[in-house]
Parts: sequence; structure tokens; C-alpha cells
Amino acid sequence: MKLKQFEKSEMTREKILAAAVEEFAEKGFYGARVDAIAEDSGINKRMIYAHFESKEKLYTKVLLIAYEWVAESERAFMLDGTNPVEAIRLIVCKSFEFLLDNPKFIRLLMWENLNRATSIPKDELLKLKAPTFEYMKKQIRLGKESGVFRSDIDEHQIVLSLMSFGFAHFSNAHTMSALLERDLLSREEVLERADFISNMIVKYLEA
Amino acid sequence: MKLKQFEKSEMTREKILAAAVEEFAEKGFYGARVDAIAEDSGINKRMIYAHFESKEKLYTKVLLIAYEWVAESERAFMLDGTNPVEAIRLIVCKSFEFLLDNPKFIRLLMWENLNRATSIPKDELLKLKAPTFEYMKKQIRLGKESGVFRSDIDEHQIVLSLMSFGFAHFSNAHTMSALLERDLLSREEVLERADFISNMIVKYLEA
DNA sequence: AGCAAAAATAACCAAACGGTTACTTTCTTT
DNA sequence: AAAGAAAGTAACCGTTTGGTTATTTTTGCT
Repeated sequence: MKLKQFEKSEMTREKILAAAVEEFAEKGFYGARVDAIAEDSGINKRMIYAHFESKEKLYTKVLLIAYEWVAESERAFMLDGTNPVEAIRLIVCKSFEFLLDNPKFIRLLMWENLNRATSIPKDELLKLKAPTFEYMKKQIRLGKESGVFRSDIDEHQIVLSLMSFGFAHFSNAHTMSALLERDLLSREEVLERADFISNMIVKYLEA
Repeated sequence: MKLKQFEKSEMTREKILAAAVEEFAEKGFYGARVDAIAEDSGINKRMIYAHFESKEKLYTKVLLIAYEWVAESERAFMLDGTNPVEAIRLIVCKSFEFLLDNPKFIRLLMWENLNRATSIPKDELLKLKAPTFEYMKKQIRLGKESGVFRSDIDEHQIVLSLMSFGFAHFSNAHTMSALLERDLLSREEVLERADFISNMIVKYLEA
């Protein structure tokens, strides 16, 4: 099968990105080696620079891809017509599932926080995440209006909680597992945790 | 003023450690440069190896120091005689305060989680943290016995929550601040968050 | 077929890396 | 004061780093 020049070029680009995701997730920006990305992808190092200009710009591209994974997963379950309590539970449980299945995303985000979020373009990030915030806020408001949620709850704090409790479980799992002498990354432990968190939040929200 | 040889040696050691804490907190193990530690501390690179043998061992020492900061801060407020509700509130609020004042601790722990907690000796870590766990569990049990807390709450999940909610706020503050267009590291925002978290946990615990 | 443009390659930098060697200075002990 | 030990220094080493140069191979178009 013969590929057009454009298609071959696109394949090269994809191979580089796939290897770069692995390398940056594993070692972070400082630790990642361009030579390693070249070798793992089977693509000559020169082509990495032809496609992405610099290590920095390749890294930024990898971060954007990671954020797109989440955005895509969120679109799948943030549906209109879900009732507020169920919506909150879904947000929590689905985010735990996503993180369990995407350890690379967790690592990339942690590296980026250690870089003080300087490598990712803020506006692109906002564009990807805005629908999620809107959905969360909408459901909280719906819950208040229907009297299922208390009227004095702070929207901002709930959004913050929904966004960070899941991530916290995974990002600290290694030191915490050592400390508690339990494997916090096992499937059962994760699902149990998701259940607890969603119960706690719902209990706090309910009138 | 003349210093004894031993005292001078000890001072050198301290200067190296102080610079190493900064460098490792800022750049992590991979990114940290031994040359930078030498220059910042004003100590010759050779002496770093004389005192600490290798970059790895220096890094491990830095991690232990960071854990000792927390242990010390925790000893100060984990007192007998505090009632369970107040104890839970104190644990949450004091841990937020500690993290606000010790950004270097946050970064070191995040790097270490990205290293999958391989650089810190597990037993030393456990020794430092055991009293904290015991205190948390004791207060939960006291709360149950006195009827202030529900009897069906899962100790493990509460301990996990007390240990991770505070950290989560700080470790993701940079990407989340960008996303929410608010400075999550400002003093007011942090104190507000601590208050919310302790309210939520207490509300969940209370009978 | 022929030729210009794009894609791909290998070999190669200068700079920076962790770590060491060979040496001098300072302190402690007698 | 002498001498051995400990503390400190500068220059250096082999390797690896991100990035480039010079060159060849493949493709698209006429």
C-alpha cells in the first residue's frame, strides 16, 4: 500500500507524539530525553525538530492532547436531563474511572503543576474546560431551585471539590499507599473511594 | 570567633542541605543540578560528595527533612483532651496553614509521588507519620463512643480524606487557578477552603 | 522520464552533566 | 612546634544533552 507524502508525514507526527506522551508522562519535561523519544518512536531526531520546532513546543502539544482526553471523556456523561444528585454522583464516579484508566494524564498534570502551569496556553485550556464548569454549576443551581440542595451552598467550593478530590486520590497514591500500607490504586479501593466521596458531597449538598 | 573543626563541618553540611532543599523542591531530582547546589550554598562540589556520597542520597536526606517539618507541626496541635469535633477541625485547618507556609514541602512530596515514592525509606516515613494516624483514629473512635459521630463511618476513608484534601488544594493550585481565574493560593482563599472542608467532613461525621 | 520540493538520515556540535583526582589549607592533638 | 587528620579547592573526565549540518532518499507534478 502506497501512502501519499502528506499521510506519511502525518503518521510520523503521530508516532512522535505517542512516544512523547510516554516519555514526558514518565519523566517530566526536565527528565524527558529527545533522543529517547526519537528511539522509541523509530523516527529520526531531526524530524522531531522539523515537526515541533523545540522540546518545549512538543511538550506543550503533549499537554494539550492530555487535556483533550478528559474533555472527551466528560462530554460522554455530562448530559442534559440527568437529575442533580445523579449528575453529581456521575461526575465523581466517572472522573475516578477516567483517572484509573489514564495514569499518564495524572502524571502530566502533576508535572505541569510543578512547572507552575507555565507550559500550557491558558486560553486553550479554558476553552476545553469551560463546558465542564458550566455543567457543574448548572446542576448545582438546578438542585437548589428544585429544593433538593440547600440554598446556602457555595458553588465555587463544590466545583473545586468535584475537580480536586478525585485527582488527589491518584496523585498522592504512592506516598499514601506506603503510609497506610494499602494499595490505593487497586480497582476495588478506587471504586470504594469514589463511592465515599460522592456520598460525602451529596450529603453536604442535600437539604 | 573561632569555630571548632566539627562545628565548621556541621555548618557546611547545613549550608549544603539548605541549598539542596531549594534546588530539589524547585526542580525535582532529575532537574536539580549538583553544580547549582554547590554554587548556591557557597560550598565546593567535592564537599557535597564528602558529606552525602551521591546525588541520590542527598535527595533522600532532603525528603526526610521535609517530612520532619510536618511531623513537628503536627505534634504542636494534636493534643489529648481536645474534643473530637474540634480535633477534626484543627487537623484540617492546621494542615492548610502548614501547607500555605511550606510550599517547598508540597513540591518535594509531588516530585516524590512522581518518582512513585521510591527515594524515601518507607520505614522512616512510617515512624514519622504513625502518631498522626493514631491520633486521627483515636479521635474518630472517641466521637463514635460519645455518640457525636455516626457509628457506621469508615475510619479509613476519613483518615484518607484528612490527609489528602488539604494537599490537593495546593498541589493543583496552579492549573486550577488558571482554570477558575482565581488565585487559589491567596491567604483568604486558602482559609475559606479550609473552613469549607472542615465543615463538610464534620457534617458527614455527625450523627 | 526528469526535476524541484519535501521527508528522512547519520554524523556531528558545544555545553552541561554527575562524579573524581590531585593538591593545599586548616585544625587537633601531643 | 610538629605531624597527622580533616576540611576545602580547582581543574578535570567521560558521558549525555538539546539542537544542527550536510547529505541522501522519496514524492508530486509536468
